[in-house]
Amino acid sequence: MGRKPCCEKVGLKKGLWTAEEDRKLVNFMLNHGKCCWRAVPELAGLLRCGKSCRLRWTNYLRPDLRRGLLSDAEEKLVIDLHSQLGNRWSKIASHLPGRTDNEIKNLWNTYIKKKLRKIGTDPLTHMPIIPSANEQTHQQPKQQRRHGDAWSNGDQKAEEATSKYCCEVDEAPEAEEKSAVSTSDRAPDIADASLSSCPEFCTDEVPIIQPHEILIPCGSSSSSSSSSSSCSSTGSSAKAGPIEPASFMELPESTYLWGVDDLTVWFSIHGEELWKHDLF
DNA sequence: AACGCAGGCAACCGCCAAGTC
DNA sequence: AGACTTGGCGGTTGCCTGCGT
Repeated sequence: MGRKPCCEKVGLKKGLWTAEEDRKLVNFMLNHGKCCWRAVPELAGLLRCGKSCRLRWTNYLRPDLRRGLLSDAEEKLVIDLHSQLGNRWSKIASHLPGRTDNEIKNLWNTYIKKKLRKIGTDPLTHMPIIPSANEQTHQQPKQQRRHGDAWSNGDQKAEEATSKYCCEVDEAPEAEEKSAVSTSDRAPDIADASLSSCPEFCTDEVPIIQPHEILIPCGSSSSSSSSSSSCSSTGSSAKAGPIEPASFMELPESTYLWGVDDLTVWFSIHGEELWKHDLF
């Protein structure tokens, strides 16, 4: 039926976003909130299509984003969810507060998939790899044609590792994984309790965390696992005891783009939550 | 030091589903 | 009921960076 493009492509900027563009978008979003994405570029003074703005906001500028490596618990959660849901990245991401589908998709394709292969697990089926059947006959999926990622170069190393671990696929890799992954910049283990302390955890029922929700304190960082969703969702229950600043809120990475005015606006929007919970 | 290559990640593309008129 | 719009999703691409030679 001839679909119209989402926007007039002529004259629109593409490619990486500049700091100035980011700032304009952040400023607009903080002042006006989420509205019709089609109108955002014009209103924000950007030469981008609305779709591009939406992606930039949701994947990079959103205040509630957490960035950096996945924690072990998050990683396990991703693997577990992927085994249940497949490549439904948005669904998977919805169970990891502060993580985006794009981020998880990238992490899966670059890191986790490789790691699974390394420990002798087929990232597609989540079944143990039978080396004899795979080493010689494994056909490279079409997506591997560019870099090959885990299936080519890294895969060769992975196969070597696989030969070490294939006999103890279930348990052995743990220690090895620890060394393979930088532990210095780990995010808090927010997903721990999602699995361990929430036996009723259901992948289709976990609400997507809202920006204002993550501001609600949930006690010490060690128990922050279930905090983001369960704690915050209760709202009134957020009247927590004394907390350490880092345990209840982190300004998004994008705040480097925010001027004083922007931060003022942001606090005018979200600060109320902080006041509510005696955080100031 | 220079070069080439592979990996990582941000962003784009095209399709789909839901909503609106 | 069907055309159209909009937002969202998953796959793919292209650029940048770090590492090995």
